[in-house]
Amino acid sequence: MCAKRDPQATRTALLTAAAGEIYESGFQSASMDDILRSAGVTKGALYHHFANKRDLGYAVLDEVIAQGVYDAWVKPLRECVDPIDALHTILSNAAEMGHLELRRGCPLNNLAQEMAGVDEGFQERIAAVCSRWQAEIAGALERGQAGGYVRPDLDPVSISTFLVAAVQGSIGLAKSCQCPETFERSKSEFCRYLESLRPVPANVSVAN
Amino acid sequence: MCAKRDPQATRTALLTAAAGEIYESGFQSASMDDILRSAGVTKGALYHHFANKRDLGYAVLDEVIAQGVYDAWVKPLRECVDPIDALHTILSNAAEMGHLELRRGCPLNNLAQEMAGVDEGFQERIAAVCSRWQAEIAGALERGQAGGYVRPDLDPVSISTFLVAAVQGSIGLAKSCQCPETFERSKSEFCRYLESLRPVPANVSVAN
Amino acid sequence: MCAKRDPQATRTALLTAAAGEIYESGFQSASMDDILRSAGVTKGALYHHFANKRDLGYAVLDEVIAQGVYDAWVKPLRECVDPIDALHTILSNAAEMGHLELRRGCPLNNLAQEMAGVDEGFQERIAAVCSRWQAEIAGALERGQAGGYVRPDLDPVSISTFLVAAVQGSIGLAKSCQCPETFERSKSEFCRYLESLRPVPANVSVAN
Amino acid sequence: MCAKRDPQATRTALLTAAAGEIYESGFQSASMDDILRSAGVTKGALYHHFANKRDLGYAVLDEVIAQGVYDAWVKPLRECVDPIDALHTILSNAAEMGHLELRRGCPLNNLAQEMAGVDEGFQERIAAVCSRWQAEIAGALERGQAGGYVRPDLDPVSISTFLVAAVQGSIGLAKSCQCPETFERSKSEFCRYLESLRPVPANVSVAN
DNA sequence: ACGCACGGGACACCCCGTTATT
DNA sequence: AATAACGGGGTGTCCCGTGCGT
Repeated sequence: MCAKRDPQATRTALLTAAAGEIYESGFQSASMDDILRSAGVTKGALYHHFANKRDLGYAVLDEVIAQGVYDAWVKPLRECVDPIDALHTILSNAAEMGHLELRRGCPLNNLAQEMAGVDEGFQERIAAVCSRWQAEIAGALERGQAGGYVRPDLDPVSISTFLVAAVQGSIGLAKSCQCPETFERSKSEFCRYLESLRPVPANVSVAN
Repeated sequence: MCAKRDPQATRTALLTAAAGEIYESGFQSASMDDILRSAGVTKGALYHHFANKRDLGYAVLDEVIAQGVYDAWVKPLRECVDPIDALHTILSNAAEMGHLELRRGCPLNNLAQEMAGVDEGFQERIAAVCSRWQAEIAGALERGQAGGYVRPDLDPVSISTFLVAAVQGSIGLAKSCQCPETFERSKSEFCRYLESLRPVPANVSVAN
Repeated sequence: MCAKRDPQATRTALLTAAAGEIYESGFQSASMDDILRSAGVTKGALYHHFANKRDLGYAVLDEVIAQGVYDAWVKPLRECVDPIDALHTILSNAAEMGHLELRRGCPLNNLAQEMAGVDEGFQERIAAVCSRWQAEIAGALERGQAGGYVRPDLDPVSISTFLVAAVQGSIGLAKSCQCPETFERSKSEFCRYLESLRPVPANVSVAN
Repeated sequence: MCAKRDPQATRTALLTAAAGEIYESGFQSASMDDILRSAGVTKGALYHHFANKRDLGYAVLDEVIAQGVYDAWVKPLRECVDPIDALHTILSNAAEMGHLELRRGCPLNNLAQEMAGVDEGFQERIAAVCSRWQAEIAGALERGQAGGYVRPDLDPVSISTFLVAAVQGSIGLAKSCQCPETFERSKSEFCRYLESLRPVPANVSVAN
């Protein structure tokens, strides 16, 4: 009926463009004008939807980046039977992404390392995403313990924290070195560590 | 004695101030004027010692940050007998630092995540530091294997890569969450993993 | 009626101020801040209308200086009957300007000598203005030849090129010497040369 | 005896380098640091020989550029018999240079158009060079009139002024257009004009 | 006669945000 | 909901010149 564009479409275009620029250049170095150009809208439109650059960044984190973590980690873990198998799969998928986005690393970790110490709003949102991420892993591990897929004597919460740290560290290190081999080496030891979380058959002496 | 300041002192003051500002705000957001003010020198002095901001950043990385990694990791590992004991100690020291600098994280990792994908010069320098870091750990592990302190069936290179990733990831995650508990949880599982690298006495059943 | 200024007015103010500053100090030495101050606008306004200093310079050349050449040379020549008379008139007008602007010379020539060898964009624009200028003179001379006002055995194109050179040279030399007499002497010989372009009546002995 | 370099050599190196940089970029845009680098000396040496940038520019004008004018114009004219022949030769030589240095034009004219209206010291020096240049031509023309090589009814001073203007204008226009053909066209008409200065054989009606 | 470390102002340009207007 | 014009501070860097020291 009306010639105007769907307002939501503008917002989405802005979020997508902003996420891309932030991923490429970091939040502080991302230029609003570049985002505008990339989204194909003008200043007025942007400042109608977002109060300022920070708010735009928050929205990118809440609506784009958090969603990415959810898609990659939460859903597979919720649907899985054996959490260790699921983690292997997730890691392999991440490895493929790792090859693709080796240069730019993990969007969440990038933003976290840049902004967590600088802006409280970012820090809180990042912490929330990380908490949920860890909680989902811990929950899956607990279910795994109940189902006999995970060693029952270990603390799921500590493991989940260490896992998140190791994942982000592995991607980050691959970015630092810009070489896939580094990620592969890290991943192979990572997998060995994952295997050590499985329960040991009753009739053998354990050597983890 | 002489009215003129030691030229090296000016350079050092600049490096220190720059390292501080970069640590606080990131490289791209660090302001040259702030560095100047913080170092108590003028533009003329700065651009006499460094051609531009990038060169200053390179020098900070090469001369300040790399040195920090060396002091914290290389020296203890070279002098140690049991590398796993040494890694425990290093990690505990890092944990103390973790409490202090929780908000700002690891200078090397900060710079790496910000600049590795943006500037080739930074990337190469960062990769060099990481390589050396891993190589030192791998060397210590090999010596540990020869001395019977480390399981001989494991690959020291993969372990060293994973270790570096896990360390940077743990510090980074603690920064993301801004809470010491996160680091502690990650560290406890990290220590458990470290212990799993020790050789198993042949005559006892192990349950760590 | 409306509180907001006509956008075109801002652009014009910038062009005028820039033309003045460039005329006074040359392009490279003209200060953007001075232009801003002189135009009474802010940086935001300037960089909204022009991408950078070069673009502003191009616009000054295309829209201000070229117009000046057009007004002083093209229009009188198009409307004239006897081109040599017209050239005499134009030269006298230039001489008057010469007294006024003796110190600063010809805006086109200034920019040409400064920028033609340095920036290709300037060079192309300057060449275009000069070409058109010569072409207009050559056209007028051809019409003059057809009408019997100009010796038919001469090449209008070569004459037009030499004329443009001599005009710019005369103004330039007057600027070099900063004395009106120099321009007058050059002009008197210039006029003698112009007269030599007229056809010679067949039945009289000439001694000009 | 002493290890130190000949002081005069440093001065000459500075003058040469400065002349080159000024020719390339203009006086105001020439960078002292570039001159220093090009000459292979340091600031201290420069400011020992010259009080400041202006003084260096004056020296370049007085000792390098004026010399060039002298070599190209004064000497040939002093030694000639027929001044019009000599001017033809000089013009042809300039044409050859014109092809070589088409992009950068005439060093004297460049400096004149840039600085005559801006700095009095430059203006006076430029005026002096131009005056002497004109005077030498006028002198040669007078001798030519005495020797019967030049029409006696013309004013040597006006001609010399117009000649200098036309020469600088022709080189300048060629620089503006960056094409050798422009210079050739201007030169051909210039030569025709020169020929018109020769006395006419007694037994024919004159048509100049 | 010359070298090095430095002082400090100016420069072009970019940046985020606002306002009047439709 | 969206636009164009604009405000004005901050950015890295270049620049000419100085002064101590040899």
